[in-house]
Amino acid sequence: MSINYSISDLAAEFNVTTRTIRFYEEKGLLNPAREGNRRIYRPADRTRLRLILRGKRLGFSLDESAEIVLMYGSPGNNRRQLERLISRIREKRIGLQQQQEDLTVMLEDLQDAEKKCLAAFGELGQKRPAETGN
Amino acid sequence: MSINYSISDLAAEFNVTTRTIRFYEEKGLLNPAREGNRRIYRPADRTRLRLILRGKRLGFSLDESAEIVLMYGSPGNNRRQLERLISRIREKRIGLQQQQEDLTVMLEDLQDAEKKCLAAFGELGQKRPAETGN
DNA sequence: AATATAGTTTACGTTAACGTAAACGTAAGT
DNA sequence: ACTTACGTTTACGTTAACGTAAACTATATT
Repeated sequence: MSINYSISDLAAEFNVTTRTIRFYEEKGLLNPAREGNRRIYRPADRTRLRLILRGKRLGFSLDESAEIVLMYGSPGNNRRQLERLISRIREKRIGLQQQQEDLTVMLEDLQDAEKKCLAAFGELGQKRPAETGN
Repeated sequence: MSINYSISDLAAEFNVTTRTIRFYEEKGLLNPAREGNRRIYRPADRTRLRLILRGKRLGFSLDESAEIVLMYGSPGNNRRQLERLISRIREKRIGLQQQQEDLTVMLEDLQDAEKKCLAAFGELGQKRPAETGN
């Protein structure tokens, strides 16, 4: 009831299992504090988890997500590191923009497919499902 | 040099291995004609492959992609099938719209991350990578 | 005829991302 | 003291999506 969360708090909130959260820790994606033996998650950990899951929804691997998570932290101070980081960021952006295109196209196609379906219903001449807002 | 393609034509064009293409066939996602023993791909097969790969880039499983591919074909004629199809399409759309949100947010975040990096460069006071158009 | 090039089937190997289960600890409620 | 709820570590199992290799066929080129 404070600023912190238990493992099952997070599991419930993000609809994943505790196993998943521990697995992410094994992979080094999370680093919760400990209170004795128990894991205790600070808001920052929660944010990291949200980023990881967002990455997943976008089709990134956990390693890729890890990289992204790192990008949000302090950029570090090594010049070489920074350069690598920037080019990775730009690569990611290219990929994401490709995804945006894919998405647009696919949404249009689905629109078409649905219209075809509704038309087919029309020929059956019966009560048909409601139209979609978009 | 006609309207058709060999397996390695497609492999080259879409930058996948022939193994991958045969694998998709095993899964029932492709059904090329045969000329003797050899697979021979018509334009329709090529389109299907493109759809599958687009699905992949969007993080769909092959089975999901298969479903999508089916949606583009003839909607069939069975009423029950049509209804199932329409609701699947709508579900997909929900998912894709969620992805669009995720994408937007992540692109903004990457923007921020890059700025941070560039700022860090500023403090190193050296030749820094060029700014990005967007 | 021999080599090269593209194709075929069959089958075992691999990696990522968890699931599932065993065996145990701890703190709260009855 | 017993049960219930929540947590822990360790370890083996599983599924998807191919990779890799073996053993073979067919066509074309040198």
